[in-house]
Amino acid sequence: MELPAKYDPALTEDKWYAYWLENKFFHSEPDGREPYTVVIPPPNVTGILHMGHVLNNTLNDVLVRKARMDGKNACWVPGTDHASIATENKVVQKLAAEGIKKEDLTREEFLAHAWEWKEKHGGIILSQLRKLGASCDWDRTKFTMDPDLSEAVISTFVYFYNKGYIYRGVRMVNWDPVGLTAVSDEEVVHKDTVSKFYHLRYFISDGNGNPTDKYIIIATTRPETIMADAAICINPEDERYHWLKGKKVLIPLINKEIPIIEDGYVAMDFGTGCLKVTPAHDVNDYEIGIRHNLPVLDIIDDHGRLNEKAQILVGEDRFDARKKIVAMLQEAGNLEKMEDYTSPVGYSERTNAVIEPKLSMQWFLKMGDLAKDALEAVESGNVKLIPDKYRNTYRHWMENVRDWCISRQLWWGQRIPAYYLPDGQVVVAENAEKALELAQQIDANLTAADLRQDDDVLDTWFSSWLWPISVFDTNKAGHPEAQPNADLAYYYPTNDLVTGPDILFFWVARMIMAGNEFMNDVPFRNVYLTGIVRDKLGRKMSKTLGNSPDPLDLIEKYGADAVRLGMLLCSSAGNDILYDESQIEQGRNFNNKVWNAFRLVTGWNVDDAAQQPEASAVAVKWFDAKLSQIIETVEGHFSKFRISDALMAIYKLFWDDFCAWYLEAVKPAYGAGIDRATYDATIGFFDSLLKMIHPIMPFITEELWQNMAERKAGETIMNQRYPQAKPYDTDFITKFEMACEAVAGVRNVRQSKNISPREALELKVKGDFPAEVLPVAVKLANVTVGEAEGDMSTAQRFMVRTVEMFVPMTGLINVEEEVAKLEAELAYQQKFLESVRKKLSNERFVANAPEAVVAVERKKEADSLSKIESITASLKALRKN
RNA sequence: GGGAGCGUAGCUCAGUUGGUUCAGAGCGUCUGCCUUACAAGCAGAGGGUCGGGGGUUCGAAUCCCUCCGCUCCCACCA
Repeated sequence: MELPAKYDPALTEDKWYAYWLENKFFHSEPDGREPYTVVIPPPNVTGILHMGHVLNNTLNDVLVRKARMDGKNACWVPGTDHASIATENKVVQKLAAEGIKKEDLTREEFLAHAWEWKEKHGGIILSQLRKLGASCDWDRTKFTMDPDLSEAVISTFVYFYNKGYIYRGVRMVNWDPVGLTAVSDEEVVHKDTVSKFYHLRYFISDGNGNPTDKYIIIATTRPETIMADAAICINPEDERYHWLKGKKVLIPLINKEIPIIEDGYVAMDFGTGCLKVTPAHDVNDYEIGIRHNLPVLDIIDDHGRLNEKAQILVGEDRFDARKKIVAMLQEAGNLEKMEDYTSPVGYSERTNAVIEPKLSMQWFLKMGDLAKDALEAVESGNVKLIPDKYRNTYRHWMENVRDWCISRQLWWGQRIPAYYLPDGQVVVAENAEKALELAQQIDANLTAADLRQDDDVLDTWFSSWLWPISVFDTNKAGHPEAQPNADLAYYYPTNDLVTGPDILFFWVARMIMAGNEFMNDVPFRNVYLTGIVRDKLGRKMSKTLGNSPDPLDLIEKYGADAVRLGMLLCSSAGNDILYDESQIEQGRNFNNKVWNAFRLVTGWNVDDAAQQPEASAVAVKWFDAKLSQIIETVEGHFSKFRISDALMAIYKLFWDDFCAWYLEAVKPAYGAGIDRATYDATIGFFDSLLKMIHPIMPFITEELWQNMAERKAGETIMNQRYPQAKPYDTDFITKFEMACEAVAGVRNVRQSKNISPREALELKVKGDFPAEVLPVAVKLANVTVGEAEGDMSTAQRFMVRTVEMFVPMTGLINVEEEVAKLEAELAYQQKFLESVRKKLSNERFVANAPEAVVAVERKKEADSLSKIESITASLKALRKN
């Protein structure tokens, strides 16, 4: 078979992925083997593949494929997340484009549209993952709103409600005026935002609602909320304002009288020391309001517009109202001044709308006990975070966690199973029938028609926190007492979770909580936290910047293997990834290297009559040892999740050791056959190398492995055992390295003297050089080897460790140049010797340093002395000429 | 405001318990090569006061202090 000189991934990738699927190689069922389980961090069902997914899923796939080749029963469960807000937004937008308003639809009609959208456009990302080579068990694909997964969510709600952890109450929540829903604290992103600090005059009331000529100044960033002010607050210690005690002031424009109150919360050194208290529109103000029993006046509606309670500017958007009221205040003489001011403002993670603190009735889950156990799981090491610097962050969060607002004012999601009786009492049950039973215990006359189910749905994370349980067993979540089914018993806990640190709290911590609660065990042993993929300037990838390449374009251009390798090259755990296309080129180049090595090896003709050359025998012995050494290294890296280090070790083993040294050493002369022993050894090595590379580059390795020998139907590299290290001879590896250094020395001589590699040279050795590896040097350096005798002063000299080597020159050498070179070397050695001796003559060093360290210094001294001796001798000889 | 982390070659990063000739790797750069697997390649070379300063130690990239620069997380001073 004639192979092209360049590897074309387009010809192989789809073919082998289809083959893997046909043979169900990714599918896992419980059996007697040790399981290796991973659940995918479910991407949004609306999502499309971006570079972050590529990084994440490549890492995941490497771990899964490696485990599978280690003989474990690997199971990687894929799926998607229903992503309430994101999906509902998408559907609302799509309907709007068709002229349909959500308000005009019933809940059922809207959900029908949403499901239709999901079936048609959802889950694209899963097919994209196949292009990447992800070895997910697609038969197990799950969706967080699959009916049975939804049931698990509902059971979980009922469970926690009955346990007393879930409560309903009016609280100040983060309101998203675009998404029209409350969001949790974690879904609010604080960004420094430039705004104005407005200094407003509030005139003192004469007691009858009329202004006096005295006024105070308050500073605010939100003048549009003054109509909702309930008081002005000063610090009781603040002597500047003692005269205000007991007085009342008038809200500008509407002349409403409000009291002066005192509270230690107010900072005397910030702003003017006077704080306007607006309980409905600020969390702190709300709390002050509770302490002082202030009325709550909510003047902003769900869309962020002023409502009729504001009296003025009714119907205006809050930001428009701000501009207008400032003009009105100025007109009225209430604006003292305004200045630029930068302060953190909360934005909705999903819609980027400025969050409005808003009082509303919501459902909450108490986090106290759950968080305590989840913290313990990480502190005790039951769950390991990689890198472990995240433990601090995790601890801080768990120790300061607030109750989780789990209700969302949306339709797309699991509807809260709370049912209201006509009198306002509430019952919670898995379904309407059970709810009715409960309701009838309160009032036997009630019928189904009397119950009204809560309109809200649950936070999406309230379903994804069950993911490692519910993908296997939908009955166990919400039922800690239930027996796990066979799948859950076998696969849980999962082994590793690969995800981003941005969802450490959203998701990881909460999965640990759910695991503790329902399984009495953690959901995973290791959490590998990837960095964020940035462009090479360190900027986050974003649509607006246009710096985010489409992974599918890259796969088409370079192949999935190249993309995978390119991503892994720069991905040390926990660090951000600075992505650059050149890394993917490097991946492609490596593909090509592997491809061409394969072309070389499989192009050889075996000559059974041929004897194995000495050089080949040496190379085989060496590479056999080297292979084991690197396998050991790679296993070490894998055990510490140092994937990019493992990759680099394999990369260098293949490129430098196998191609540059081994293959060159065993390569038969042009046209000649290769002996059987060397050929078989080489094929064996190649086989091992392909297996080592396979988790990283699955496609090309399958292609080559399949072509390397006759394979039976249903055979695949992905189910072969990963190579195992055997005991190996490190001394021999060192000896071979010396041969390589000798070759490099000769090549240097050729380069500096402009001598063609074809021209044979002599190599004279003076000193103790391991003779057994010399055949390799002879072949690769194209030299004949002999002992150095007599005057070597006209030869080119170099050293391999402490062995002197000479390449005699036919022409005269430049004596001055050689002398200068030697003198420089001598000077370096002398300086080095001096420093070593200084160390050795230091009694405290000899007394305190470990024996081994001192021995090394003595060896250095001896080596250095021997080098100085030979340099001096060479110099002497040279100078005679 | 609180917390965490980072700063090592032109770039991206390793460097474990302070101790092998420890100052490294990959990429890039430079030089020479179309050598019959591969120019997406081969052979070779150069390149860093380990952010600055101070300290501990026989010994510091590594530990401590301090200064400078950067990043991230958390946070209710309007």
